[in-house]
Amino acid sequence: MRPTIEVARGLIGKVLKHGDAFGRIVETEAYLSVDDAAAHSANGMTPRTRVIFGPPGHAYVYLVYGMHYCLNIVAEPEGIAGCVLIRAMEPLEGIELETRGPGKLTRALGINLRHYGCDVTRGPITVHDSKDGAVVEIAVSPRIGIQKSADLPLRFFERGNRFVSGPRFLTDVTSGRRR
DNA sequence: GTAATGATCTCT
DNA sequence: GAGATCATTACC
Repeated sequence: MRPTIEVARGLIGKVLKHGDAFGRIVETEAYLSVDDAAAHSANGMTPRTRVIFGPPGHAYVYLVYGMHYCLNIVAEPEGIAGCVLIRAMEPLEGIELETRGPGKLTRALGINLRHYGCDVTRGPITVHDSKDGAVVEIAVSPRIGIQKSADLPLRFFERGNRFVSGPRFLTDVTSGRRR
């Protein structure tokens, strides 16, 4: 089984919270344990990637391009790599900055390397079910900003939500109409 | 030790 | 389309 994909899908619509700030996750990407050259864990365990091989529900935070932090949640059982990048969320409360895009999201929530490895069921970063049981329509597309394994359809987002970074509709190849 | 490489964002 | 900016990694 590949829980990572299920987790990536399942996180859409969930509430992500840090301190008094929280929002609704609207965009995620899955990074798999096998056949995924884009995953940081693709070349085995290193000091940075060790948490990805640990138990699920923990935060994998790293610095990209020397200036932005990205937040991931470990998805697979201990011993197996697999995590989900949180790319964007819809602000609900306590958010003063934009949350559209992984770098902006971590900045808005105040997430940095200190949160590396923290347990998402205990805090300070936590994930909750949304109160309103609104059913969301989830669309899939290739991931954004990667060079390797760029074709894999592992990006999940709430269709049409304006806080999604990048395309928030799918475009029909033949008709050119957006879906 | 040294050098190459980014799962981004902002500005031009 | 380019630059900012630095932790991490691979390779000497």
